Amino acid sequence: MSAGAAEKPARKPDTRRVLIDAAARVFLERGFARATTKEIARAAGVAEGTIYRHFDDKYALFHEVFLAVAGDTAQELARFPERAGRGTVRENLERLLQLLIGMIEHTTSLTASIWADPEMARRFEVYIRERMPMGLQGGPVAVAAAYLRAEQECGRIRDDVDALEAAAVVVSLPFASGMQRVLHQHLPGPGDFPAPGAAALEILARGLEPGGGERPGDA
Amino acid sequence: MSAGAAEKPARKPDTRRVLIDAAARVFLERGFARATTKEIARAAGVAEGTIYRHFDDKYALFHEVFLAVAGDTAQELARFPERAGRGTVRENLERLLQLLIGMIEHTTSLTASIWADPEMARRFEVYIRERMPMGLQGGPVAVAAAYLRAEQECGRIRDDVDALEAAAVVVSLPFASGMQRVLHQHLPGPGDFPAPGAAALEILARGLEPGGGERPGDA
Amino acid sequence: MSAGAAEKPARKPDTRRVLIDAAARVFLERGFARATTKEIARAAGVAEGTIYRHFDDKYALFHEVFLAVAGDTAQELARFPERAGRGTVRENLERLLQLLIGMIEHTTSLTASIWADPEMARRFEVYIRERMPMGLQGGPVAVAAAYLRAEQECGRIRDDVDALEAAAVVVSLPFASGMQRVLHQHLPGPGDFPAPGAAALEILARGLEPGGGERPGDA
Amino acid sequence: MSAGAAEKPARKPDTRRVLIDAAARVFLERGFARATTKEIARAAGVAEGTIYRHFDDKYALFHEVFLAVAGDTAQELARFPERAGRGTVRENLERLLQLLIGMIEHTTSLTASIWADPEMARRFEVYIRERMPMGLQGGPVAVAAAYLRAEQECGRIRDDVDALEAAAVVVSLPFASGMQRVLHQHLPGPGDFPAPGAAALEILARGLEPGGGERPGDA
DNA sequence: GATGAATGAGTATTCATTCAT
DNA sequence: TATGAATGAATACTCATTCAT
Repeated sequence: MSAGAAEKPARKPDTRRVLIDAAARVFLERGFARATTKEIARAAGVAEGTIYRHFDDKYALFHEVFLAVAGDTAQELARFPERAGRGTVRENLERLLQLLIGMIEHTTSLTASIWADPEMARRFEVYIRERMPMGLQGGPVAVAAAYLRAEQECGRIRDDVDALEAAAVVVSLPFASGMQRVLHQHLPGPGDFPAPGAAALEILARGLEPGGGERPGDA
Repeated sequence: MSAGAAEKPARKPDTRRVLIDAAARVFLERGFARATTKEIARAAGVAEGTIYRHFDDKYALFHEVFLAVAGDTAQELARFPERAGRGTVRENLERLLQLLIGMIEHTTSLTASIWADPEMARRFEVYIRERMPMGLQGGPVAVAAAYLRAEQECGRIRDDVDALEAAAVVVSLPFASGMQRVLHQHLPGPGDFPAPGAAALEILARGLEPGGGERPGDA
Repeated sequence: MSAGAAEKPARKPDTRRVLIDAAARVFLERGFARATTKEIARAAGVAEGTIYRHFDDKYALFHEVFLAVAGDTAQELARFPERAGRGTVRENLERLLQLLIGMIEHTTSLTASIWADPEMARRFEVYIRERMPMGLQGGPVAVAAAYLRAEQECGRIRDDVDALEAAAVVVSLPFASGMQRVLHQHLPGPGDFPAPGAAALEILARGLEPGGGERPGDA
Repeated sequence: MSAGAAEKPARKPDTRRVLIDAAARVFLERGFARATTKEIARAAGVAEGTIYRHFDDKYALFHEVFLAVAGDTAQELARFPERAGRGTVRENLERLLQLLIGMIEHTTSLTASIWADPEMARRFEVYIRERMPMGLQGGPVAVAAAYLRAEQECGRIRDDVDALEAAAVVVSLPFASGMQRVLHQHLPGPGDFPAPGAAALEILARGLEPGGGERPGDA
């Protein structure tokens, strides 16, 4: 961030960062419960005890990993509502779907570890509330709802549907698809979700376009 | 020893069933990884060793719990495509959403344990492939796609969208919402999904209705 | 032993005998410590609980197996000293070696289980003392010593060596060889003992023959 | 930190060695199967988990105990063939018997645990093959055979007997006696072997001395 | 800061034995 | 006699965490 001080040009090992990266890899391929501190330490090339110089416990390490992984896409997502009124609605929806899929693909493996363990979930909730960027506190649905509301004000999508509920429809698609792509295929639950393509976009866009008040499907 | 049917209304304890029920509770509130055989045995009111008279190991017990929990709704879901052409499309979609939410609410806590642990996922995949009812092998998306294709043949929904992709849109909604409702709230990931209500249904139905070829959202 | 009573011509299943045979097989291939009552019951084709109708515990079953296995050769061995003065000494020694090897081959696997477990040894000692045929109480060495003493009185072997010690020399040979043949090869301990052949017999016979007082090996 | 050798006479605890010694004691008095890791840890004055910092598992610990116990005498035994031609044959044989008895007395309790358990035997075989000192690979019989062959070339023992077979005769004596002395007395099997004394040596030496071709025992 | 040996509570699983039927 | 479900103490091994160096 600052110029000068070129005496140690990116030289310190930055053990903390090394540990987070290593832990991210291990959590990814083993899951939180099966990831051992020994394996993480080995992956980071440090001694086991070193972990505890930088993090209070295994949970704290996990939280840092989560923030590191989710951080980048989260920033872009938080600014998404500013797009309302620019470009076409269809283009924006498409970009939103992409963005969400990206974020979900990165975090789902970690998130699953949280879901799978109520005890962990409790700790995580407390921890994250204080550190999650404000714009994302409501989660992707809130972000999407904010965008849709803004478009409703522009008159570019129907205003007779609840923006929050509509946002849920929009977000659920990449959410389901993203999870499926990351998580081990052929598992029960969602089944084989294709990534949202032209057809999905078409359905969403048609369903959200203004005008055409008659109820369909009542034939 | 004696003939007659209703003479033993006080059924034998059926330890196996007792164990499955107890395990379902424990897996639900602790997650697979944190659920101990000791706790499951205590919850079932049997000795720890008894578990192993009925199940090969903790994994096998989990699998049985999953089948028991998923079984009921799974049956109804498998028969869903028969509804095509009957009632209104909107009614059918509504019922489908309900059905999926119910199933997902029941199984998600268990499914999360699978997702969170690649090792577990591998075992589960093998195990389930042989015991999952055939009609559900492709998962809910396949079921929904079958239904939509049948409606396309009836001419009750547009036939210029891919049924599979459309099915993904339909299923992802209750999937995301159902997970959210079950999983510990305020967690990262989906954010606050409202359950699919009138607005969601409206969007889906409008997006799927036949006719109206012009592209929306390009204003 | 008695004639008549042909109504049930060897018909009762004789569960006890079946169990002993099955247990013999299992103890042989698993060793006492690793042999489970479940496996024995399965091998015998009976329920696990049935074992305890016939034997007090796993130890008692083992003891019965041992007696059943050792019984046959033991009888013949007990009568061996009667041979003194008949045939040639060399022939008798050869027969003795054969006899011992046979017995040892049958019992060594079982005996090893006793040796390996001091607790078991204690129980076994008590149990066996009361049921071992009297002629064998001193073990094979005593039997061999009795034979050699008798031959000394016949003047057919030197009488300036202690019969007991000489017996030890004679018995140790098939003992070592027999163990080796049965026990898993290439293990530490004895190394590869060839079965006692012509050369071994030659050494023993020469070493025991009367006359030739000069000390060898002092060259 | 500092130069000089004898500055730290108070050696570090050397947990590994402490564990091996403690385990040797426990294996000796309980046998491998009954020796628990808990008891070994208590005997060593360390926590149970510490065992696994030093050894892969209970088997590996056993192997190390075996090597530690067998190691010393094994070294001397491996060099024994060099004695050929020096001293008298009788003296050498006597020393060989002593050496073997010593080694066997030390290792037999452990060896019994191997014999008693085929599964254990398999593991041990693999493990030991890579770590047993080369000179002892063939076991004591091979060593003794090497010595006898060398003496045959010196003309100090008869060359019309097979050295390997003669070696088996020589080794079997201390083998049987050594086992007997260690193993719990009055057990079936060898019976009461006296330790090889003057008489045994006499028989062996006379049986091996050169010259005297007539067949004895044919009277 | 870094190390890595030591810790010890915790875990799934086994297995000889019992006992109601 | 036979059964086999139930038992529960026992076991080897794991792993997050601590702390002296």
